[in-house]
Amino acid sequence: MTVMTAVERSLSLDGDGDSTRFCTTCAFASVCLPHGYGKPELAELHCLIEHIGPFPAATALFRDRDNFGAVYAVRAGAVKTFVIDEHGREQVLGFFLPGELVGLNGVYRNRYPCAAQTLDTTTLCRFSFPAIATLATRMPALQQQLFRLMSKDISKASMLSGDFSADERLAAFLLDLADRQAQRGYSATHLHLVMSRADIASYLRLAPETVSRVLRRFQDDGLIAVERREMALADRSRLQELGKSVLRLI
Amino acid sequence: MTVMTAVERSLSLDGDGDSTRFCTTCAFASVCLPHGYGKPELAELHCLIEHIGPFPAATALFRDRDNFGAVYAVRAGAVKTFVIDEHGREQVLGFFLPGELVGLNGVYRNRYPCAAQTLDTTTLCRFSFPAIATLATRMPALQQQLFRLMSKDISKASMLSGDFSADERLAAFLLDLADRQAQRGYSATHLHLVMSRADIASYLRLAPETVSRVLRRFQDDGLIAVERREMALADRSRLQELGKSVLRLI
DNA sequence: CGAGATGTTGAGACATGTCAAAGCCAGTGG
DNA sequence: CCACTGGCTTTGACATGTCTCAACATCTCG
Repeated sequence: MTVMTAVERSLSLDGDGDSTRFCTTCAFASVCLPHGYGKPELAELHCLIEHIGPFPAATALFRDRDNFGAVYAVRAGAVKTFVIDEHGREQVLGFFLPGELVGLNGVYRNRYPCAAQTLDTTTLCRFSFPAIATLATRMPALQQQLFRLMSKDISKASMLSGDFSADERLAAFLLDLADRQAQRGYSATHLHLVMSRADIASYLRLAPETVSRVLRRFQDDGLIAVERREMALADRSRLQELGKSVLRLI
Repeated sequence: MTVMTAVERSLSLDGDGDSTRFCTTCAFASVCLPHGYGKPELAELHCLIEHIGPFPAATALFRDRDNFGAVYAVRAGAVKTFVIDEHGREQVLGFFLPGELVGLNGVYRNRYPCAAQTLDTTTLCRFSFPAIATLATRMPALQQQLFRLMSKDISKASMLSGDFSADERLAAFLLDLADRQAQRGYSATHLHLVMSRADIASYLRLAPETVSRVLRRFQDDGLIAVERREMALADRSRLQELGKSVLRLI
């Protein structure tokens, strides 16, 4: 596992068209793009963004209990957050795909309550939180968006806290993943799992063996077609039926 | 179960000293009291607060999927939030004691993703969210406090999503409750459980029978002394040892 | 091609859930 | 004051979903 150095973090300018293409799917899109276009605040917002990466898989963005300073929007690749319990076992708290924002839970204590690590080659936007909070006092739309994103994370975090069966958890997980891919314009039925079975299991609070077995059974029952990390959702409606109790909270 | 009417909700003025005494323990204390004292913004903040209640136990503050309009600070009594799953069973998402803020998770979709209900005779402060968000653009300390509170709820929500044993969950629950009481100046070792065993069980994702059995065993092992809804924490350090993996996320 | 990580499959163990019944307390009405 | 009712809580016996452990299969990458 490598760690970002201050040098790697340094602002890497990115003025090409690809940047705006990414931005349309970013968590701040509604703030950056339609609203403030032309406003001086927009310039400020773009100013305080550092484009960082690409980083190889298993790069630490921040560690558990690091001082909180910034939130990260994934541009390409994927990130997981996790804590290590006292037995040294990893508990995955979340997966973050392009357009999603990592690190908001660090605001509370001014420390990240978890670690974050890339799952794949990943590029990101880094937003200094003090800077963006200051800007938010002058940009109500930005403040509103920050409130919404944090509020969403509250609901999302309580999603998996229910006493759900392995089947319910897995069905909901796959559908959620597919929907998030679809939001960025990718297929809603075919999905590439960037994370290992162990990561999925840890996230869903299951044993890796259970994940394996349930996926097997889903495949035998014609719900999905899976081969290693490539998967097709064959029967979305039955999956939806299975996962609905979990999904209602998202 | 009774429901608040618009009339009951109407602003009930409360200018006495008791109000400020409450305010010192409120989630917005740091904003209302030390900072802006004397500022016109403070007057505005106090202006947009409605003091409502007291309501009897089992009064609905809001229902699942109601339009989101306000957050509520508990002044006295207690509140639980919950959802009803498709089998009609209640899943408790959180308990809120005096000084704590209910409803922040409604921001995201402009709808409450859960219902909220009093557990006891309860009085509250009602903050219109649009109003307070607008004010927050002019009061950075208020904005910061809202960010912190939401961020805290994210961590708190992921606390119970781990795969913890019944013992770990219960130990952490009791300590958390005691600490929250202690923050408001009450005893950190003696606590009155405002919620039923079934509520505790639902919150911890256990069967009520399991809660009963674990409490029994805790008592036999000299960790606590419990009689109905009154409880004394007899051995905090051993409880802490038991609950530490859960508590580290709070 | 071999080594190590990752994923799969099987057998048995265990924590917690479920079902059923009894105990206990608070409030009600005679 | 007592008996009665109805909710909550406790206790016991049993069922079961998931975990653990262990072996094996498969892929990745040097």
